[in-house]
Amino acid sequence: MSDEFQPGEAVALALDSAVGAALVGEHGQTLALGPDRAAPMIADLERSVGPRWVWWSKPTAATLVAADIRPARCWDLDTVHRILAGGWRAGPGRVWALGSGLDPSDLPAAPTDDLFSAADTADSDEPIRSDGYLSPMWIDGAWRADLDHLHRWAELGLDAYRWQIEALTGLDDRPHAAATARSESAAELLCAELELDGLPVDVAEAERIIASFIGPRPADAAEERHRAAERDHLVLEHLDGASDQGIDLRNPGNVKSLLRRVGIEVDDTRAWRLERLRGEHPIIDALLRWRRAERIATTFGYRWLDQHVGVDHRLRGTWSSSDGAAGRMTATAGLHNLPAELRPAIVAEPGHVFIRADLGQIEPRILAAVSGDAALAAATQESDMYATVATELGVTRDIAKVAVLGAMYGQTTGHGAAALRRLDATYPIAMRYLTDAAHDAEGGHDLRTRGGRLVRMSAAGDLNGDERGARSRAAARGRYGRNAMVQGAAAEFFKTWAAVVRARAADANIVLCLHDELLVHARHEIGDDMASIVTDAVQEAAYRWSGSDTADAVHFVADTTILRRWSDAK
DNA sequence: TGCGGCTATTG
DNA sequence: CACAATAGCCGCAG
Repeated sequence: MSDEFQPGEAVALALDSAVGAALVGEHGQTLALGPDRAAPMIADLERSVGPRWVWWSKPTAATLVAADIRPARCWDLDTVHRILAGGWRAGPGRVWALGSGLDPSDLPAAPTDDLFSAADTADSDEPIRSDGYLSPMWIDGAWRADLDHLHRWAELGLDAYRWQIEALTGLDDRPHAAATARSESAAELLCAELELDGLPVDVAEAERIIASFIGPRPADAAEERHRAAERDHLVLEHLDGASDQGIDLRNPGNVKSLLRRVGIEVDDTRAWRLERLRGEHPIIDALLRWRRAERIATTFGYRWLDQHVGVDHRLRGTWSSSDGAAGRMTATAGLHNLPAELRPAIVAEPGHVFIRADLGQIEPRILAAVSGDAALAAATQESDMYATVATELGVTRDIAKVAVLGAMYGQTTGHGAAALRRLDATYPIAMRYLTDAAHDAEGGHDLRTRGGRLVRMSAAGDLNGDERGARSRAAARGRYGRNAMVQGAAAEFFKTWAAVVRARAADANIVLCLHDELLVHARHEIGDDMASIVTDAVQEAAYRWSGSDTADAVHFVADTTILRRWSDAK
């Protein structure tokens, strides 16, 4: 056996900035490093060996990234656990329980601060309890007591890694599950980088935009309230008399009665409904304008700017690589729902450009791939596959698009319903794939995406508490499950793409991931090269995500542009 | 204080 | 206005 780490081998890593680092290779090689030597040695190993670093969760990745180490390959146990077990909950205790075949609902409770728990300290050096669960004290932080504990923690991580590999390769009909685990781990590492790097913001421009909605920055809370009252008045002045006292525009019930006073009756006061009533009374227009200003004031105003944009003019939020139903990336701080009006404030730094690229019609292309429908796959060969589908169905492009989207969302009414029957006849395999998923989900059966992520239906039924009755809840589960198979696989494709871009575009940084869109920040001189890399990465992602057979049959496209300002996109 | 309802924004 | 998400404010229950 060699006394060196081997290229590409799994090396479990436990890190603590005060204690140091412990490394355990899958062939038995170990290394213990004090706090001063840890970062340089890890950086050196990354260069000379390039292992697949195995760690428990994102904080370890974040520690490396903060030390300016950005590994090429990793394995994030929490992230892989979420693929295997579904949902969002993870952590060493659950990772370990799953690997040991223990019931996660009997997970031992986290240690409390009460005095009586001190009795447990007797066996604090033993990470595995007699019942097989991981010790809560270890999970809570005993693992970072010293280098010996760190070493043990890394060993346990390596055990968990082996169990996860075994579990992934044992999944029936999911040959890409291990590849999914690697790209999803890379995405989690990317999340740590996104959190550190942030998104470049032109703060002066952002303040100009905000001011255009709600005026200049108020000096104090009193002025802020005064400004809000002034905005309220612009709506309330449309009412006759002085009886506008006590009307709260933020209260939908009050808004309804306000509208009733001018002779307008509505079930709810959503903007799209009021939009059609603009001509009825000038107060509608005033109210809709008030809503936009209120939105900026409360969610995307000066407070948002101060809270989430650093002194270095970077917008930062918390990133998750697989939150929610089917494993899409999520972000806080408005990074995923920034209003279009604020996008002119997202500007590359001096001497830099953005490479902005989005995957075209990703979900129907994904449907063609995961279902194996040859007719739908043929349509993906065109850059605008909806046009091809429209020709096949004998309908307009708009109707074809609505029908395909409706099929993936589970729509049963409206204009898409008629075209849906033609979809069934033309793309029976794809449609059957969707109805099978919907049927399984309605019955409360768990699903697994193409890449192997478990979509739990047992837990999902309770999410839709607003829908009354068992039948509508089952139907909601069906729509949820049907869509999760497509949206989830699309998320896996996107993260594979992002991971390839991250690996190939070493001199640039991904600064935003937006479901089907990437924003890369690069020095101006290398913009063209990076744009080529981003575009070419789509084809590499297709092969990595699906294997050569599917990648040859289904075509994926990206629209890539170089720009200085996000809003310069077409 | 926590939670569901309503509303807004985005893909 | 179907699928997904974050986030604010309001009313209401505890």
